[in-house]
Amino acid sequence: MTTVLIVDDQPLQRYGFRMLLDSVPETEVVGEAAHGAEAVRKAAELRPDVVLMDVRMPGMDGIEATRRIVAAGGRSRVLVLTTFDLDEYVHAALRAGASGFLLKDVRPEELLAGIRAVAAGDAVIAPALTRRLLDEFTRYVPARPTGSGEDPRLGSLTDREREILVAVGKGWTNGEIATRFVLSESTVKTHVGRVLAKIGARDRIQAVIFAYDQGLARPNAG
Amino acid sequence: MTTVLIVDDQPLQRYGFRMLLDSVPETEVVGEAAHGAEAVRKAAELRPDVVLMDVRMPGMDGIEATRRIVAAGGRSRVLVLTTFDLDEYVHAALRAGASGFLLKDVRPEELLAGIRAVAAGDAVIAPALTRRLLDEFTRYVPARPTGSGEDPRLGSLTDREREILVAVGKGWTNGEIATRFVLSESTVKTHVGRVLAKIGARDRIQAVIFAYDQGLARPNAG
DNA sequence: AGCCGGGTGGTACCGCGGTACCACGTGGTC
DNA sequence: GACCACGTGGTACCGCGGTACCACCCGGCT
Repeated sequence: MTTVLIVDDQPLQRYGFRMLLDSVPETEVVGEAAHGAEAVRKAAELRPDVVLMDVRMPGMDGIEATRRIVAAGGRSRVLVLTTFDLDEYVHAALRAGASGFLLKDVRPEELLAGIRAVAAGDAVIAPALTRRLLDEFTRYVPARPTGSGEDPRLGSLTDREREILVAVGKGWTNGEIATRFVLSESTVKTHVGRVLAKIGARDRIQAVIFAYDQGLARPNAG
Repeated sequence: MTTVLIVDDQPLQRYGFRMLLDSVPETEVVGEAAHGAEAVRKAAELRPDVVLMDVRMPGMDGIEATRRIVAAGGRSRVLVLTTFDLDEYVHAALRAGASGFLLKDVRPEELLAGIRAVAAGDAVIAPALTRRLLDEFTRYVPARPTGSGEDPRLGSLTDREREILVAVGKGWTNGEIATRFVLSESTVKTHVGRVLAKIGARDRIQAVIFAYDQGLARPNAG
């Protein structure tokens, strides 16, 4: 049984979704919300498997609500729905941590399939959007270094050194790392020094770049 | 009516696909191929709307065949199918120009929906793969440069300061920037200092991170 | 002429970052 | 017991990075 929270500012739209989801045994609508703030509150309270999220809403929009629900760390997955297939919406939603993005003209069985996929931890994108997304993907994502997958230099790092590298990638100073990891600054320096030597970076700045290259650090995180 | 070319080295697999596609009125199987070379030849000859392409085949594999069919410039769309959801396959197929990537355990109606979408010029990705793809997407694709997406702090930078920020994002030292831009190191310091002040970064490391966030710097670029 | 933004350049100072080298404890492995 | 990898910690030194402050030139605007 998949529990669903419906978020949309239009009562009629919510009614439609509820009718559809109530018509099949596998989903159960556990709540509704009319705007972002209510969605965030109810998501925390009801802990639904899936949040069906509209983008355009008065007050806090669906993107921001998605961001907060995902940031809250629960296991709720957010499936964003919109009438308009604007690239900005798609990008923003995905960056906010949405597990899926569908257009409201989706056919009922496809919406149910989407909810099923999202509940299972997968992700869905409306076919009409996927094309543009893939174009950007092939344009920006570097070709997979065939075979190895990740830089061999990463493998030579110990667990601790890896943690240190991530911290360096966040832009933290040695002092900050020492404080957060409860270490002396000398120890941090020792670790950082070894990391630099192992990955062949001359200073922490190139270590930051290396961390981004390897996906250890990522934009808009931390 | 959507015309389809089935490509798979296993006759039984081709038979299964043909049965399914023949059972609905909207698709028509116009040909079959058992390996890559035959697929390329028949695609050119039959000009099908959609090519259903297996990845693993003796001789020329599905990826290379996809690349050639797409490169040939016809209007055929390639929908890649495989039993194994290896990231390498997905990347390679998408780079080769495939319009879709599905797993062979897909349900019949979803395969038909996929063929329909691909024939319409859209794209489809198996939900199980979409999650990983989106992770890479948000990691690598810079935030949408157009319009509201970009940080207002960027706008306050002069052209020269922007160049300097990009250089800092590459991990260059002040001395290196001075050399490459044919400036004195003092001047570089002045510029960097102003950049840091404007974007609110305490040191060049956070400037690097800012540059990555804004898409001014990119992994594996220059 | 006067003013101002942008680019260029200098001097001086200080602190963090990076390196070299060493030390100690612990938990495995031989 | 001996050895090693790993994590932790210290001292000492030096240079790059960042800041504060100032100076000059140029082009555009008033």
